[in-house]
Amino acid sequence: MFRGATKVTLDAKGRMAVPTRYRPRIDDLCGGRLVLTVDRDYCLLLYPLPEWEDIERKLVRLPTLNRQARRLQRLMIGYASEVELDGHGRILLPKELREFASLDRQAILIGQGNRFELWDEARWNERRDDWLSEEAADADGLPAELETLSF
Amino acid sequence: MFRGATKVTLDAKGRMAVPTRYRPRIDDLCGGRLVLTVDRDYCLLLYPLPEWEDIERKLVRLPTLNRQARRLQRLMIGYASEVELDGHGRILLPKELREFASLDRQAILIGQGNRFELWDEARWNERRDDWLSEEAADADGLPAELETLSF
DNA sequence: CGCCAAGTGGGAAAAAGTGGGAAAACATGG
DNA sequence: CCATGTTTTCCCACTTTTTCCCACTTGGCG
Repeated sequence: MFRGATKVTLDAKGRMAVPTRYRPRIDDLCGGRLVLTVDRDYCLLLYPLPEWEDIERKLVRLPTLNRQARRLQRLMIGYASEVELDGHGRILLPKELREFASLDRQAILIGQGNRFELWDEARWNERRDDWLSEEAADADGLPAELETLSF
Repeated sequence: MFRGATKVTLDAKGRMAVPTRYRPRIDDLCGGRLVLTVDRDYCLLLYPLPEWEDIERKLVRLPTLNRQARRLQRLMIGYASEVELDGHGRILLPKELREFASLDRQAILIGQGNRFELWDEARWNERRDDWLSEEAADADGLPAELETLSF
């Protein structure tokens, strides 16, 4: 399981150092081969290659005539790029994806189980605060699974 | 069961000494391996690793397309960091989490059964007083679970 | 009053992160 | 098809951060 938030900085060439604590796991899962694609919240998703391949298989099997399925395929497969760790554990983020997610210098890498999310730091902080206040507001319209959840 | 409130101070490197009375219990439960994450009230939650893993399992089973479930996953798993007691029974609080909870020096550690809460001391005092006055105000609009509760 | 345990601070070595230069690959235009 | 200019990739060197360990302070108790 990947978890935790780490601030990262992109250099002038658009490279990002993967935090060391994740590297052994990544090496293990995919030998440093990762796939980067877009998310509807204007962040990037980062998968170990085999994980991505599973998802891709699911995506291509979706009904071709369904508009939403088609949209999802276009975006996720269309933007998917394979990236590889360099000698210093960095990945090079393709310019198209950096632009999509408005990444320039300060970013934040969020572990999400089988994948990571990569956000522009300022955007992440805004969205996070939105979520926290919304959550407080509609706490009584919860689906059954959440209503009974206890931490 | 963890109980009680303890004032703690963070040093310049962001380390916090875990009060000694909790240490035997913590060693026992998780060999000093703890997980720290965020709460919607801008404080931090501290779990013994196995406790956290239970919660994480519940979280990942939530429906992926539900917006609130997604939010909860992003925040809780996204910020969850494993920390370990050092030779002096201290834990190092990741910078991202210290910033989230506005922790700099004076903090307060609250035992909450299977977990702890960690608050900036000033914020804790404010919120505590808020709760006390709110409680007085809406005492007659209680949900069923609280309506029948007897101390 | 002194001792012991817990808490706090900080220094130094090691590791990680960052920036940049040079070589190679690629693309462009003549 | 070759020459030139640009982008990409690889590698090296420097800087910052993290980690580990030691020493001092504080406070409680005999």
